[in-house]
Amino acid sequence: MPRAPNDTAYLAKLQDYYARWRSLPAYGPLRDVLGLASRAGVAQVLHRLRDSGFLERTPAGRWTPTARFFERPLADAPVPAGLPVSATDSGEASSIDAYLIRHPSRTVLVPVTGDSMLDAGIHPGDRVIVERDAPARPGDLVVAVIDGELTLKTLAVENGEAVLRPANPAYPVLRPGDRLDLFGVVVGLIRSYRR
Amino acid sequence: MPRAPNDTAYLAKLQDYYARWRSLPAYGPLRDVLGLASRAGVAQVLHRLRDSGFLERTPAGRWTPTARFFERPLADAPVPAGLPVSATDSGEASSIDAYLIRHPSRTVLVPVTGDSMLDAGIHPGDRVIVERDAPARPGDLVVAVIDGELTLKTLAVENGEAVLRPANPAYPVLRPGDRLDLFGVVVGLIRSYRR
DNA sequence: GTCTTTACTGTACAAATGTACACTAACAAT
DNA sequence: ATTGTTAGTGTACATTTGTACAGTAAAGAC
Repeated sequence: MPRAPNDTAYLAKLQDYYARWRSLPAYGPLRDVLGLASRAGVAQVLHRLRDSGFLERTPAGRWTPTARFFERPLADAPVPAGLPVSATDSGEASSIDAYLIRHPSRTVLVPVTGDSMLDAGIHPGDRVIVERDAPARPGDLVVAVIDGELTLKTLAVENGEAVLRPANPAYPVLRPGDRLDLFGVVVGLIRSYRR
Repeated sequence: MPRAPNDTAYLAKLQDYYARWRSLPAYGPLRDVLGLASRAGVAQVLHRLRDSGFLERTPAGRWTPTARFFERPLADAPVPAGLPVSATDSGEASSIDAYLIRHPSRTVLVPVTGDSMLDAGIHPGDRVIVERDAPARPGDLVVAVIDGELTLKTLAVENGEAVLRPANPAYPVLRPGDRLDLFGVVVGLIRSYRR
């Protein structure tokens, strides 16, 4: 029989299935997903992927992905003349959640509306990742509460007074004085180009 | 027996379990998780949660969360008085990875260098999420291989010929002719403001 | 009170599950 | 050629699974 320890391909199939269904099937259906002919073969694949750190068991005995399962490959940016070969995959990998979110319980996503931060590369429809109760320093992007609404601005200091500066010069600089109510500090941004 | 259709509490237990293990157990273990005494009771709870739109079945027959399963209650974060409810973002997916990445095995992160796409809100240091071997249509952001380097451009058609258009007008429009080598299509973008 | 409904229990059972074991084909090294 | 290793197959079996069905306790309606 074929001697191909192609666990990378098996892992890819599991990742795609899990991305679609947020769940891993039993050995029976998994046999078809992986393209094997026996459930015993499925068991061997799963045990190998556990030994590689991609899967683990729940206390209930079911297979479940580990953090490593969700890591995404990172392509090298400027690819040398060698070409698309090295462009495929490079060693580094990271999970987007782990990359952007440090304190999950204090972190929320806020949809962006309006174009006041367009010059800062923040578009309507983007979602900014906001860490609440984080210390804000001048120059930070912050979400402030102005008149009961969330507003995205850059925190700055003028004459010892905290002010909120929009990236779009068509909007005015806000000087809330000591009534500055910060919702949180922007630590990241995500954008989807689909649809 | 207690007449308490407290599916909210059951849902919370499932959410906690799933957040911890990224998987739902079988009826047997679920009996203990939900605090019930029979698997038949578990079945009734799950069917009710499916009718409410919180769960569904995989093609393999397993229970799995729906998008609604991951919605956050509005009172989740202590929001200052008078704040618009829409600020706290309901209906968010469990993870950013799940929100942005649909085909994990074909998806790669590419760091952005250079400022040719600055006017499209794509900064140096950002990372674009690229789906390889996806069909590209005019207007799509694409990563192309030009002279052995990855280049981020907008795909367009001029006189029936595919061209690559930078967002920054200081850069030229590329006309690779039929030697157009696409690395993939940009489906998302992430940016970290830390450090 | 007497119905009716509801949320669960307990039992039963065919079907599916996970795993152990022996077996086999393909490859590598000597 | 022989040997050893590897990645899978096929079979067998005890256990577990999901579900159907009858039964029961609690609450509301009348």
